Amino acid sequence: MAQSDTVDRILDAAEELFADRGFSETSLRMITSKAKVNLAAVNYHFGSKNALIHAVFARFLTPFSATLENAFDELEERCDGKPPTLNQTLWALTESAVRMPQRNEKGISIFMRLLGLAYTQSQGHLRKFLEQEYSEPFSRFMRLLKEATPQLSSVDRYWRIQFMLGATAFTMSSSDALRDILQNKLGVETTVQEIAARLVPFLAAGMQAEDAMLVPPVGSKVSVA
Amino acid sequence: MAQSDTVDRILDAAEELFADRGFSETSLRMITSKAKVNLAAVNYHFGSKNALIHAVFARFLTPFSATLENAFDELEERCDGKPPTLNQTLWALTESAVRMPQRNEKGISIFMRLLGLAYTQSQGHLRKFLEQEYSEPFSRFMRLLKEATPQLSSVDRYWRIQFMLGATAFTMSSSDALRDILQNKLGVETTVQEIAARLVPFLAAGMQAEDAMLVPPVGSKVSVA
DNA sequence: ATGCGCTTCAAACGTATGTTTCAAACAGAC
DNA sequence: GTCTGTTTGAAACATACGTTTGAAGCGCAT
Repeated sequence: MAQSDTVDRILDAAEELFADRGFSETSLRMITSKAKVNLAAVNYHFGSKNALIHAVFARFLTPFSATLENAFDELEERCDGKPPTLNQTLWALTESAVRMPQRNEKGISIFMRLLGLAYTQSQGHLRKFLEQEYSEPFSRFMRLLKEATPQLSSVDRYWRIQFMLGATAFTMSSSDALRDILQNKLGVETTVQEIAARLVPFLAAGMQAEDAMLVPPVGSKVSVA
Repeated sequence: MAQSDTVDRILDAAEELFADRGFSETSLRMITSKAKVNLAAVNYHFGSKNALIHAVFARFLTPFSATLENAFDELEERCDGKPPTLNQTLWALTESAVRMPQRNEKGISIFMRLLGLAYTQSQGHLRKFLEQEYSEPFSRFMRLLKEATPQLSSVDRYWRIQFMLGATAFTMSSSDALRDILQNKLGVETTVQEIAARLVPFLAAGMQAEDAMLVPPVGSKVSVA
């Protein structure tokens, strides 16, 4: 090989192992042996394990955030001053993710799981890194959501965004196990695109739900609004 | 103290530390020093760190699953043959969780986070333990969900249950960071009951969403059904 | 061929972990 | 008081981790 591909091999192995097992549960020795490189290569090329984690995210997130910015630009231009609808905003995000050039067939689902882990595992450095590096597209998405759901109070919207994030990250993250169960029990093949096509209506409906109640009547029958 | 309370002190400390930092990131030395007991006490009383993790879950989950069974019994009896609605089923679950006797004021939220972590961190032994020990109330809940949403195809229902599970587990597992952000930015206190009261309508609406589309029209305006 | 960056390699370092050991302390029965 | 089974205590054990080291290997201009 003319140029050293050690860096990419490390990133590939780390991405997959992190997604499978989490960050703390993945050792540098696992990564380097899967990547078939020397143990010291990680510290040589990246400096530390934390820096490697950041690099794994940056490799996906930097081009993705550019793609997303373009999608938002295009969407807002097409809407011509009027705020985009909730569905339009969610689809812009979904399609940007799905249309990203992928390293392999599980690319996007692996990365969704990593994003979920980043939120879930309390790795302080990771959250700080993500917030600092990618705050712009994130807050733009938040602004679009706000304009698309003016009927919601700030608190309601805040929590429903968390619910959306959770449903998305969790579903995308439990890739293999879930898909295997579905395929075995119901005999259905499932792609990430199809999951997204089922997820977006779910999210949109939940986001626009009418508040049935804040304090539920205990022991009484509750019906949907 | 007449009787040794070492076991309970260990369980209390472990529960809190696990919820704060995750399982792998919490060492036995942290637990024993917080509990003010000797390091060897964990292995003496529980046998291993994994067994301690199981014990933390069992202490909450065993009474909870009994409570839940009662709630389902009562619900089905009240419905008198007709299947309970989706909202009724979700509320039965939520209220059983909220009404559990609590060791302290953060009891339920700590435990919700633990449940989220159990699903999120792929600790093989934990999932196996939970599935084996508490499969009955789980499958009963699944049956109720199925009867409450007869209009959904098996595949749709399957995925939407995953979405519900994800929104719930993720929200609950997100650390105090979320709640802190909310409190700082919006100046709102948040209890688990309030989160649940916001979550259930979201889930019910998403669960009963009409399928807008399976393959989204790329680049075209999409509106809610 | 020589010298110079850059990269790889095997080995070791220091630290932290879960677990084990075995003596000391303790409680209750006789 | 003495014995007995249980619990605690300080220390050590073996292992795994992230990181560092210094020599060896490599490509390439001179």
